[in-house]
This record gives sequence, structure tokens and C-alpha cells, in this order.
Amino acid sequence: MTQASGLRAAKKLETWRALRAAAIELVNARGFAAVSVEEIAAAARVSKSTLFNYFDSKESLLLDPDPEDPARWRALAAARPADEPTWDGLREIVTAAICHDESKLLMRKSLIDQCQVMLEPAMAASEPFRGFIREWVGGRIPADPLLVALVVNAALAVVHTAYRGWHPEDGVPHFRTLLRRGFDTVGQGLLNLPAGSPDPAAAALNRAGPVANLAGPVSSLAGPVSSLAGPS
Amino acid sequence: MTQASGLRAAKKLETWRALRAAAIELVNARGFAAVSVEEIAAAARVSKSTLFNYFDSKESLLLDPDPEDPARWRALAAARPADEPTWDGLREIVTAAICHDESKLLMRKSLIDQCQVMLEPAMAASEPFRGFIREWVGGRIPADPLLVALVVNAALAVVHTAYRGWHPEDGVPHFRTLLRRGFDTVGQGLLNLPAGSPDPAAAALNRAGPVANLAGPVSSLAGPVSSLAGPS
DNA sequence: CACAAACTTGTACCGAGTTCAATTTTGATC
DNA sequence: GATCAAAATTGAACTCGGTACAAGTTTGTG
Repeated sequence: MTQASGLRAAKKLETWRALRAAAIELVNARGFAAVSVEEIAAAARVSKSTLFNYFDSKESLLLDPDPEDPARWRALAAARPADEPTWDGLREIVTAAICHDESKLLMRKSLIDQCQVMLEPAMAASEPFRGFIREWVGGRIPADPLLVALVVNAALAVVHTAYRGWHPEDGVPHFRTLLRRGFDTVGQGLLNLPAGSPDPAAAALNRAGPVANLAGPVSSLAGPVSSLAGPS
Repeated sequence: MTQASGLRAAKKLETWRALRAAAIELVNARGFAAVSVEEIAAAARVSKSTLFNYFDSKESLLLDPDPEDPARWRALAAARPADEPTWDGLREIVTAAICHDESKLLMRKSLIDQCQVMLEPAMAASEPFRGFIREWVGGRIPADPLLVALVVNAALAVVHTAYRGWHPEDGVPHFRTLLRRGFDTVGQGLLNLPAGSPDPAAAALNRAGPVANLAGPVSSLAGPVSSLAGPS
């Protein structure tokens, strides 16, 4: 009765994919703001009501994780050796998860680059992934939830920085390099920052590509953390 | 002509404060979702149109920085000795800026705690502060914009973690302790994380107070960074 | 006083998201 | 295969945040 027998589940997944595909197609063609949810529903041959049965918001149409993703994350985590240092394992899992689907990575970057307002919903939509790595790190450091949170947030700061510094025309390998070096830098500690002459690894980060937009009035470079760091 | 002569500017500030005060009062009394912008406008004896001349969104009514804040940030930065290590100065500036107005700090925490959806707008509203520290760090490490971004994001990860782990009933000093220890931990590097037995400093962080909600399905613990770290 | 710029206002409008009752589809049971 | 309940879909009406714009009002200046 309450069991999702084959056909029902299959149809649900089909509708989910139809909605996502319609959303991606329309938004790619005309831009996020120029497409209404009613159009997306119509393109997927479904009513607006049904659309909102599947997605919580217009943004989640584009950003919600694919139903298959959690299984992939679990596989990545299971592949890490038990005696590997936590920070190294975290780096590998995060890197692999992010870089797995290149087209999705590119779409997200272009969405967020073209439309500031997308970044916050993107954060919400990726909460499942955050929850996953939170659990994984928690398994490694069970006695200290606050340290777990700090480690996870620091790792995501690295991801965010690499993401903003990345320019797709340089290719995905470049993105992986940015990630790698960010993890190295934070892993080694920020106490002895250069005061004028960057350390070699960081200088290399910079050398790797243009970072002009990092200096601009970009609204989200510095992570969501600052919600709290607001005016005094 | 285009000069904001005394009376005009004074009236603007007055209207701004009336709107903010009305918003805080109504939201405190009845909760964010239960108050409409029209009510806030009416309470400030102003039209909805005028309200949106002053604030970009309902959230910004509560979260936009006070016009006086930037001057205070500048004063904080100017007070740092030139030869102070960057990470230490950053810690002091951020801590002082955040902890300056205790009531605002409490209001934000309660807002965000009661209403997940507030966190992202809070991030947007605090962009001016992020921009400020980005500039300050950039002045210290002028040659390496990407390292600057990494440092700023790491610092904000610390702030975010402390913020989430903080429980106001323990008092603001406790919050400052969380900040302090987070800066120390990240400053020293995350390469040698304990795998079961937390290092002393981090354990102390944990000892300082309950962190139960850190482990829950909290949607934003791990910073906005993950917008990009989404599903593979 | 006169004039222009800045500010306010009301109205009309758009689109996201909710609610709900009515209807259809699906799966299980007899 | 007929029946019945749960699940899914639908349309309609509605709320509310946010925009556009033209008309009116206030303020500073010459």
C-alpha cells in the first residue's frame, strides 16, 4: 500500500527528470529570470501544482541534487582507507564529488555568475551534500562536534574560493589544481601568512589563472558565514 | 542641487530608522513570516513604494548594516599595528566588529535560528562587511588575490562555526571564546587532525558548551561555499 | 517667487508559492 | 477482473513580495 511499487516510482522519477530537463533547457536558452515556473511546468507537460510537488522552489528545479547522487557520495567515502588522515580523505571525497559531473559544474558556475541571487539557493540545495560530509567527518572525530563543524566549514571555504577563482576556459584540471592547493594551504595553517610576499604554494594558486573578478564587488566570495559577521 | 543638504539627509535617515525600528518591533512580536511589508510600511507611516526605496527586500529591513557601521570598521582596522601578523589582526577586527553590538548579534541569531530562510539574505546583507575585510586583507597580501580570498573565507568559516555553536544563554564571552579558539585551530592548520582523540584546544572548544544542534540537520552549518560543492 | 531635483505615493501589474477540494491514476486485495 | 484506498495530479482562487510608472509633494537653489 504505502510501498512505492515499480511503476509509481518510475513515473515519479520520469516526471522529476522531465521537469529538470525542461528547466535546464529553458533557462539555458533564455536566462533564469526570463522563464516562469508555469512555462517550465508546461514544457514538462505537467501542472504548476505538480511542479511544486516535486520542487520546493524555482531555483531547486536547477539545483537540487540528483536522486542518484547520495549513493555516489557513499561509494566515494567507502573507498577511503581507514587510516588515511581526515583532512586528506575529505579533500579527495570533496574533489571527486564536485568534479564528477563536469556539465553540472559548469552550469552551476554560469548560473551563479550570471545571477547573484542564485548563490543562496544553491547553498540550500547542496545541503544534503554538506550533511553527508558532516557525517563522514563526524565519524572520524566523534568526540568533538564543534571541531567537526570547523573542519567542514574550512573545507567548504576552500571549495568556495577555488570555485570563484576558477575560469572554465582554463579547463577542469585547473579547477582541481585550485582545490588541491587550497586544501594544502589551509591544511598547513594560516598563522604565518606572508605580509607582502606570498608563500610559494599560494603564489602558484595565483599564477594559475586570472582572478580579476575576485577583487570586484562580488557578493558571495566570502561564504555564507558572514551572515553573522554583519555590521557590528 | 544634487547635494544632500541637511534637512533632506536628516529626513532620510529618520525614515530609514523608522522603517528598521518598525520591522524589528513587529517581527519580534509576531515572527518574520507573520508580518507583511505593507504592515511595516504602515507602522513607519510610509507607503510600500517608499519602503522599497530604502530597502531592497523584506529581509534587508532587518539585516542591512547601519549607515554608521563602515566608519566603525575602518576605525577598528586603523587601530591594528602595521607589523601585526595578518591572521591575528583579522581575528581581532572580526571579533570586535561582530561583538560590538550585542543586541544586534542576538537578534540575528534568533532570526536565523527560527527561520532557516533568513541565513542567505543575512549573507547578502553582510556583504559590505565582507568587502571591507577583503580589502583589508588585500592590503596586507597585495600580490595574491586568491590567497586573500582563501584567508577571508577561512576566517568566515571560523565565524560561522562559532556562531552556530554558540548558545546565547551562555553569554557573549562564551561566543568570543569560540571565536578565539576557532581562529587558533585554523591558524595552526588542519593537516594533523585527531582521528578519535581531539587535540586539546579543540576539545576545549567542545567542553565550553552544548553543541547539540550542530549535529542536527541544520541546513547552513557548513557555510555557503557548498553552493558549488553540490551533487557530483 | 520660481524652478528643478529629489522624494513620496497610489495604482496597476507580475510571478512565486500555498491551499484545497475535486478528479484521476495506481497498487493491492478479494 | 472488480473493488477500494492511497497516492498523485489538477485547476482555481488566493496571498504576498517586488516592479513600473505616472502624478503629486517636498526641498534646496538662484
